[in-house]
Amino acid sequence: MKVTKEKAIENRAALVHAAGRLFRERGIDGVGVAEISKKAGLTHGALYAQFPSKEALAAEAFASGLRPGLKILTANEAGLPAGLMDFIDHYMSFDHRDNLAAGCPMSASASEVARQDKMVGERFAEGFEQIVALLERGLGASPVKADTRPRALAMMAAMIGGVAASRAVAKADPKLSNQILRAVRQIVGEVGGEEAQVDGARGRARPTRRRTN
Amino acid sequence: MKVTKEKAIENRAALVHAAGRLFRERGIDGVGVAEISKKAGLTHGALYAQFPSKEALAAEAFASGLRPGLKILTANEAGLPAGLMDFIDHYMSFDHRDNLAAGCPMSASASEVARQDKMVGERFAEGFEQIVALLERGLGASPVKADTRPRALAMMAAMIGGVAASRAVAKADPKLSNQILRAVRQIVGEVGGEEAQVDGARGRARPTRRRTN
DNA sequence: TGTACATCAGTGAACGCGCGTTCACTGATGTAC
DNA sequence: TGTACATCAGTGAACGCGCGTTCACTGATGTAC
Repeated sequence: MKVTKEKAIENRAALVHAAGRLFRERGIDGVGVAEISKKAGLTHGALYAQFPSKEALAAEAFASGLRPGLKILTANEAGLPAGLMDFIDHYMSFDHRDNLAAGCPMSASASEVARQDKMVGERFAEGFEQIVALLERGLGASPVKADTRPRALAMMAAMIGGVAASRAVAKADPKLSNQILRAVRQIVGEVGGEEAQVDGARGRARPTRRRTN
Repeated sequence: MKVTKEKAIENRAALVHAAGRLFRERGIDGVGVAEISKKAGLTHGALYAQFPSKEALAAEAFASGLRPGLKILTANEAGLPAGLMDFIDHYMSFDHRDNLAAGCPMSASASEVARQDKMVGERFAEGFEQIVALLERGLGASPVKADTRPRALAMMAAMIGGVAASRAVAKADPKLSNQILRAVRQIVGEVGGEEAQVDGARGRARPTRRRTN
């Protein structure tokens, strides 16, 4: 049966939301269209009325899942690199590691994206570039101003790899999992210009922050 | 029909080899036991004579795929951190990004491992710990000696994430893919104690090396 | 405002296909005598 | 060394199952008059 235009838009959003959470939790190839549709309160036929393929849904779910992270980085526009350090703390938190479904799709699907059809890779590239651009802005406002782009790129790569590795070893070696998270947060923070270097050469960007982990 | 003991051992090795290459190229969930067996010149029944399950094969293939990387790090025992910088150069090379099948299983399957049954995660944790321990040894021999473990952990996480991200964007944005690879190699090299820092504070560990990318 | 009807979001059966695993069987190997 | 036979790596048919996608159909929505 037909449905109001608003309800159709709601249903589409529900599909994207459910798909995003399930894809992050169990992988894009690990979840079927039937389960996604069911979680969104629909049948798989409705999914194909809204999206031409599972791939298209995956691409939209991926882009949608990046928005919360972008929000953290843009939230206090004025206060960069404050937003930058907030972002690092969130990204490398135990919460983020343990809550796949609500987390960053880049760390959740890092190694899977290269195997997906091209739409998902395109959304990954756009999102990665957007976040790195914001990190660069944050770095530009810190005392060490050289090499901002390579540093921003390496910071993001380290955080993606850190969360993915931390999750990979979480069941087998929880202690190692915690160590990875803390180490990446510390070193990425230093590369980002925060905290004194071991040799004392780097300046401090801002007052000490509470460390939550 | 039965087969000589040596032939059976060869066949087992062929299964592990084929499985490793296919799993890295297309993901553990992306390849079936039929294809693996065929590539090893056997039927799937033979696979189940050698391994109790696909999971067990995946775990052994994962551990086996880590050996070449460990070899690079242990090759010139005397010359650490020379082996360390060789390792970074190999790991962050275009070759490694473009040759999934022969590459490191950690970057090939980073985000998938958390979703596999426990045996694969155990092999990941062991391999990660082994490599990090070797990186620590390399760092201990460099001029900057503090914080070796967090630095080793962060370096490995950055390389895994860097290669995974570089592959994820390779088709959609090849320029960005190259940038990620180079940036991670540069920054990880600096964290590893090589190359002058932007602010000139860090010492050099050894003479300039040819950069291949 | 009231009526007629085209639209199209959503339903659910059906499609062909590949998945991991089991199992009765084969037949060369390798051991016991 | 020669013979009898237990072993067990490897074969291939069969299992139940879930996959992504298609399609004829439904029926409330929303528009044309």
